[in-house]
Amino acid sequence: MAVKKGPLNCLDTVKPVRDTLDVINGKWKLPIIISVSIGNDRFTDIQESIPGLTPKVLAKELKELEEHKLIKRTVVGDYPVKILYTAEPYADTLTPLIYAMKDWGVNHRNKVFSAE
Amino acid sequence: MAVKKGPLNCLDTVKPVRDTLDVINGKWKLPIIISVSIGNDRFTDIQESIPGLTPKVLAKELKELEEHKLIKRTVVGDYPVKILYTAEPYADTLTPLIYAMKDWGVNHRNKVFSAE
DNA sequence: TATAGTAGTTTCCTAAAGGAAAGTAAGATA
DNA sequence: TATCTTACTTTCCTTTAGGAAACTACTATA
Repeated sequence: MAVKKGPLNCLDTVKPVRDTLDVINGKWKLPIIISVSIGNDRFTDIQESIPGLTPKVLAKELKELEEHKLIKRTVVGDYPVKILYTAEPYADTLTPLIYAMKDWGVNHRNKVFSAE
Repeated sequence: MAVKKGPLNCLDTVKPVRDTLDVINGKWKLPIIISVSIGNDRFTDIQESIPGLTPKVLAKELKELEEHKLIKRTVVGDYPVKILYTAEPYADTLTPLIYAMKDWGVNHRNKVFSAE
């Protein structure tokens, strides 16, 4: 008789990948982390370093990145106050991921370009 | 006089990362690639291997992954026909990315868990 | 004949993401 | 005094993602 075979189990990989996606989802979080990590610490500089990023979206994303302990918001000085955004050490753990994404993107663009 | 400093340039990294995100965006694409790569080649098996994945979403994502040359859809046999989904060799280039995501997710879960 | 499996499609709906534009409150600068 | 800069917020709107449920057409099996 035919044996009903269940699907192969891939949850060992799928679950942690989904945990990661829950943190860095969307178009903007990784670009913002990259920009801040490279040294852009002012709201306006971060915004201007990433084409298409609007202040509304940036403010929302920065709040979420703060909650995940990836970015730190610091108020500096008295009058005038400065707001500085800096990358937490924990954000450095994303470096291998960011480079894997960068490398794949570079390769993919070459592939698509040469295919035309 | 005060010199207006422009933001530091991070486009060399941000642009390719965004190219990558355009291909593997959303909750489901990487999980589907993982499931197919591991050997789940039937529609129903892929669906059942990923909790929460509905047939409508799976059908749509598979079409997009086909367009990006990551997954191949093959019709096998005459009557009854079988539909097989397999990973293209190009999907293997995502392996470093998938492992970077898996590793980060495992570590993140440990961090969150131990922090409670 | 009835039920189950395969590979989806269709409809309806909600929530979240994202974008455009303008506004705001503070101090700084000309 | 008027304009500029900074760091946002607010409103309005559209698009996309995603989920629930039912349905379809075909074959297989009990």
